[in-house]
This record gives sequence, structure tokens and C-alpha cells, in this order.
Amino acid sequence: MRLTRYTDYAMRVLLYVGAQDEERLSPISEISRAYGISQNHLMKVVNDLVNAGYLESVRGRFGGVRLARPAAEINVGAVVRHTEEGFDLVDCGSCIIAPACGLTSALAEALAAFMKVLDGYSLADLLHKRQAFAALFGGELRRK
Amino acid sequence: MRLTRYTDYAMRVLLYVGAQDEERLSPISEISRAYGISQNHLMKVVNDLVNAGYLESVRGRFGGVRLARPAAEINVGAVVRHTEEGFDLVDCGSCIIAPACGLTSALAEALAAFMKVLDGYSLADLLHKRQAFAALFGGELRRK
DNA sequence: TTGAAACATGCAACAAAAATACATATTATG
DNA sequence: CATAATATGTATTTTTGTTGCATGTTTCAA
Repeated sequence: MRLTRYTDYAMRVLLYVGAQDEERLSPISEISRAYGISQNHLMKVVNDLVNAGYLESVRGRFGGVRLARPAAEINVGAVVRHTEEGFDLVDCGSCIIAPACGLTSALAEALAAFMKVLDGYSLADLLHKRQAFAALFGGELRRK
Repeated sequence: MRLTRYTDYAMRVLLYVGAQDEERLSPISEISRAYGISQNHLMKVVNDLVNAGYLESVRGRFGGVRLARPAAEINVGAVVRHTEEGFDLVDCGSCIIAPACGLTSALAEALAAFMKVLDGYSLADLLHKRQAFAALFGGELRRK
């Protein structure tokens, strides 16, 4: 049981950008370097977040991305719902006991409990350890 | 986000066997036929459940499997913990912000909420719709 | 007005994990 | 002793997620 790296990266980008000065544009190359992950893949993740309205991107030289709205208004559960494709924990479509199966509802209940927790957090909540972020990204933050 | 088919199959086997008459031995071939899934794979799942003490198996002709303990004493959460390999929702090992990351704890909290729900169910709870099962497996139940 | 730096997008290749198939051994029954 | 069942290890296939590559577009500044 795990989330895709796609979702993982989406959250990392939001955390990174959210830890920056509000107006600052972070180039994707910088973010991918900071995490040591594929710039190509990250580009797609970022683009997805832009289209979903979480990030604002500026093209061209000295471009980059920043939060499109306050971190307090970005809900973690909503982001995960957006980036994670399927939430079918098991494949009931091909199972003949589906109509009589008590597992389906138990799993649905468990999933709801899972998402409810994430729905209770905003990006701002996750950024409470902001000072610690600043230390980690100090080099990047200061650069340029 | 999804569970492996391995876990799915494990639960299906328990539900199938739990719906049978207590003493009856269900051959794996019968179960795999009922669900239309690979007998070989199912064999491994079953074997795992036998070793874990959920099922009792009898070899040889007219052999098969049945529950090793009452359905009320088989906890869904425990089964899922057993069959599902990893519960690392994201890969924090390779992430430099891990020490400052508020996501880690939020995900842990969400996962705990998820498992807590499953821990609240026994196989017997899931079998409440037993009559419906009987109808679905009627053919199999009656056969020898 | 041109080059460089950045985002945007689609397609192809690759890798990892999960599922399935195959082969063979063991056990029990009639 | 043949048959039907579980047990176990290895190989193959499939799926899905990830990465890489190629190309296009936008913006800025020298």
C-alpha cells in the first residue's frame, strides 16, 4: 500500500515552493536539483499542479513557479485526490462476491477515514516547521 | 493508492471459506474456479494464510482448506498487515526534507486511521451477508 | 533581433513490482 | 498404485510507474 511517486513529488514541490518567499519564482531545474529527482518527470507534475490551480507558472527567462494561492488554502487531501489516479483499493469489478461482500464497505470506510485526516491539513500546517526548511534550503534560498 | 491483488485474494479466500460449513474442506481448485483467478497464485496466498495460522489445510485426496479459528477471531486489519508488504506511503528515505517534513506525520496519522477501521472488523462481521454468499456459491456448496 | 533560459507536451524506452505459469515434490485416499 | 490434493521454487509475462528524449513555445536581455 503506497502512494505513487507522482503524488510524493507533487507534495514536495508544494512544500518547497511554500517554504520560499511568497513572490519568488523557483525554477523547476532548481527544485529537481534540490531533491535529486528527474527534471522531466517533475516538469509534468508541476504542470499538472499549475493546471489544477495550485501553482502559478511564469515562462521565459527568469521564470519559474510559485504558489497560486495562500498555503493555508491548499488542502492536502484535495491535492492527493488530484494527483493519485485510482482509489479502488481492490478490484471488485471482476469479483463475483461483490454484491454480498462486506469487505467493500469496510474498505470504503477505512479509505474515508484516511482521507478525512488528510482533509484536515493544509499546506500551511505542514509548513509549520518552516524554519527547519529554511535551514535545509538555505543555499537555494540565498542564491540569486 | 491500492492494495495488491495478493491481499485481495487473501480476503476472498477467507470470505469463501468462512461462508462454508465449518468442517468442510474447500479445495483450492474450487476456489480459484469460483473467482476465475490463477490457481497457482492462489495456492501461494493460501499457503501464506496457512502458515500465518488463519487457515488449516489437509493434504491428499479430498483435502482442502478451512478456517483454523472462528471467523470472529480473524481480524481484518491483522490479515491486511500480514499480506501487504510495505506501508511506506511515500519514499522518505531519499528525501532531503524528511527531517523538516510535516507530511510524514500527517500520512502516518492517516494510515493509522485507515488501519484502525480495519482493526475494528472481524471476518465474521464481513460475513453478515452470509445468506447472500450462500446464494452465490450455492452451486459450489452443494457440489459434493 | 537573436540567444539563452525557462515552461509545455507528446512519445518512446526502461525498470520495478506484481501476477501468472511451469515444473516438481510431497501427502493422502481408495 | 493411480489420483487428487497441498507445497515450493523458478521462470516468464504483464502491468504500471518512471524516466528520457525530442521538439515547441515564451520571455527577457544584451
